Amino acid sequence: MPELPEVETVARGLRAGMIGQRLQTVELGPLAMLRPSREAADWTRLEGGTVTGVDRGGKYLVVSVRTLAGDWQIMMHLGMTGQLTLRSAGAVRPTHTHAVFVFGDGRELHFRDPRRFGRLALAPAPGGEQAFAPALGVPAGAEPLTVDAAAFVAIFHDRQAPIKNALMNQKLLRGLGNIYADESLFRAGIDPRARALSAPRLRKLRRAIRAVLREAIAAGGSSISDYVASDGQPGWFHLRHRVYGKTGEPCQRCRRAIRRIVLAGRSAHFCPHCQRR
DNA sequence: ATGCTACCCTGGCAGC
DNA sequence: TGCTGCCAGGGTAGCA
Repeated sequence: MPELPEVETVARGLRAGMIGQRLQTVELGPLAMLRPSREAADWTRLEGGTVTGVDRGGKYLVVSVRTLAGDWQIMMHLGMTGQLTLRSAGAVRPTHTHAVFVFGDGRELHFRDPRRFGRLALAPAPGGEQAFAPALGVPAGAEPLTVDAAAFVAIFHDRQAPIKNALMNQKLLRGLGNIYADESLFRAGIDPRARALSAPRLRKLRRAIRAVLREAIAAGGSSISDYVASDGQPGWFHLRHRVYGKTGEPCQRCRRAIRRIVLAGRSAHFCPHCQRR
């Protein structure tokens, strides 16, 4: 499922192929998950515009488009099963393709999402220091790869919720989902149910998160269900998972069985021996 | 303010 | 072989 490393991989792939391209037509299927609604936003005003940027904020992908009438941002969220792929002109459109953006050179950006948990949103680009259109609700949480240690500790040290719940709260930190929260907590030796962590443990957790995310980006992400990069290729970081999806298997560090519990309505995988409250 | 649960949705799989 | 029912979970609405 797409979390920060997967969205970053997609953004890097699209950046090379899309920046400078002229956006010729926008084709939206009947089930495109649009925000604002189809009636409220006019997507045709993007036609004729030029792609000026492809960026990532948390789990959102942000495509900037410059038109004669102004600057716009398309916010794309892949939900659980979303795919954004760059195809050649007239390529087959597989089932669950909800939107196609056709470029001047004939290539097409396909948005496919079988489970329809994803979102496509359109808003005027904000000016000044605001990076992403605030109206579309990219959560204001810190970016895990750039937040400094003091800020990270300040965000989490007074939290009473279990640390894993807090890590996945996009208003606090944006980009971590179930996989990378579990993997980071394992590497930091912290039980997902731990609360009110000390500053030293939080600093260790921040380092673990950075290491896990960097390795995952280098691996092109984790392909658990439907995830593929913009060229259609899967990532391989799932081969490096140490706890996620490993229920009952021996811990790589102590050989005791990995446990699965439910936290925040999600599976949490951890080693009860290596990870402490 | 904070945290919990239910819901959305489909494909894959176990079990009969 | 084919059917049924369950499970996965990101984000959010609604509730305590």
